[in-house]
Amino acid sequence: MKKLSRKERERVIKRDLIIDAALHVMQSKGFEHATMDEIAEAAEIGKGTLYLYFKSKTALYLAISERGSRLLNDQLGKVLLLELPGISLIEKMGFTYLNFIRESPLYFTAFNYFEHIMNEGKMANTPIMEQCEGHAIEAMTYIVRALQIGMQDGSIKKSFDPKELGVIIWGASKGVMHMAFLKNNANHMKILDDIDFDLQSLVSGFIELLRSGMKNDLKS
Amino acid sequence: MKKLSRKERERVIKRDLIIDAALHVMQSKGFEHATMDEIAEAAEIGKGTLYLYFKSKTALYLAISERGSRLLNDQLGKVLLLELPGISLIEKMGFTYLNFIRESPLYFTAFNYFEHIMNEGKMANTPIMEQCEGHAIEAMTYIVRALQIGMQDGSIKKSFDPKELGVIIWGASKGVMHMAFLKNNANHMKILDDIDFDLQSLVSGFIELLRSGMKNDLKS
DNA sequence: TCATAAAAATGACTGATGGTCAATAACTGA
DNA sequence: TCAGTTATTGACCATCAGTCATTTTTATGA
Repeated sequence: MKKLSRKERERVIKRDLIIDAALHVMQSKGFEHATMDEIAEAAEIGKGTLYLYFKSKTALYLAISERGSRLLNDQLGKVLLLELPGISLIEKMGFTYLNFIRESPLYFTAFNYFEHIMNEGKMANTPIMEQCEGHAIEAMTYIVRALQIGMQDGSIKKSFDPKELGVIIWGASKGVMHMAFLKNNANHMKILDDIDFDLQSLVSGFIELLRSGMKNDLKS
Repeated sequence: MKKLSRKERERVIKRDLIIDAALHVMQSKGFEHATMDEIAEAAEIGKGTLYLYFKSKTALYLAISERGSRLLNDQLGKVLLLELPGISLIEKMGFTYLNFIRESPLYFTAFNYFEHIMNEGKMANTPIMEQCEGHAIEAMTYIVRALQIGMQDGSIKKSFDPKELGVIIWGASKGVMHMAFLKNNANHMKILDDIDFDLQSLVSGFIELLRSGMKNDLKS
């Protein structure tokens, strides 16, 4: 029993090292220009071995996305523990997301890839895909919790259904963060170059919009 | 002169037919699972000819995206002609976007692909890419115009910078529409299946959020 | 310690596909 | 009709994801 456990631990560690290597290769070669041969070489293993750990290139990408959303969720989860009005929790989550993207743009690229292949229907019902979906549900739940807290403490008006509002905020946030990401990373996208703004103010503006959109009007 | 013009017209028509064929293949095979051989066969031309019209598969995808955003922009442009308060223009644009996605999900997939490859930096400075960027700027400008109109007529508060708010709304809209798209298309994405909502109400909710977030408070 | 079996690792190989180009067909104007 | 120009073609090439027969390493037990 102990022996098996040790093997399994070693396997997990090695798996993680492979993901590290993959990220490293992608950093220099670009996300989808990285080849499995290069990744195997970077991880100092044979190509066949790589396929023992990840059944396909897509599965490897998903594993990266999985790790990324796990890291992000850890941070989002901690925000929920703070003693703050719901609306401030939403705000903090927004900036947490922004900082994550700034520090780990590669993971953000992986997120997008995850959604892209989910669209295509590939990898449906595989364990790694289930994990990724689980993380997505978790992130979504954090937002809904914050909304519920806000509706309790009066900082967010109750006219919205929290779950539907959660989907809206989740989607809208990703879209805005994507803009911020483009502004930060792509040297293309002239439209964003022309407009002078920084990420912080973009996200601040977005959150301000949400804040006043969700604000309890205190009328009656 | 006349002859050259006729040739060019024929070329444009043929190019359009190829795009039609490509869309047809993608409809059945999935967006990126469509091969250039299949597309050539569907267009009833040789593979080499296909490459005379589109320098790469990516260029072909971009051409699809270009056509899609041109069609969408036509509709958005018409909204701006309506005699309505700015806030209502924004609302109409939102539903225009939603309907477009519902009717032409393939173009929406192409939009996403366009952004994806813009990220990767491929195709930078090619004519087709410039065109796509031009369309993006145009769409963005429609939003900013509507915001400016709203600030003039008092339906939108003036505390935001219209351009920055434009980027925010543009990004947020795309994110929310993407959620709607996932809900509508993917039979995966359990999280969205669990939550009971329809596209109309999701987008309505989003617009309601924007509306009250941007509303002129009429205080002073 | 050695022998044997089981498990892990490997990289040469295959198939699929994006992209090229020399050869061919079609067209044009005299 | 014919020379020259332009358009079209599909056989061919290079790349890369994914496979599998073989080799290497590890575990077991006498």
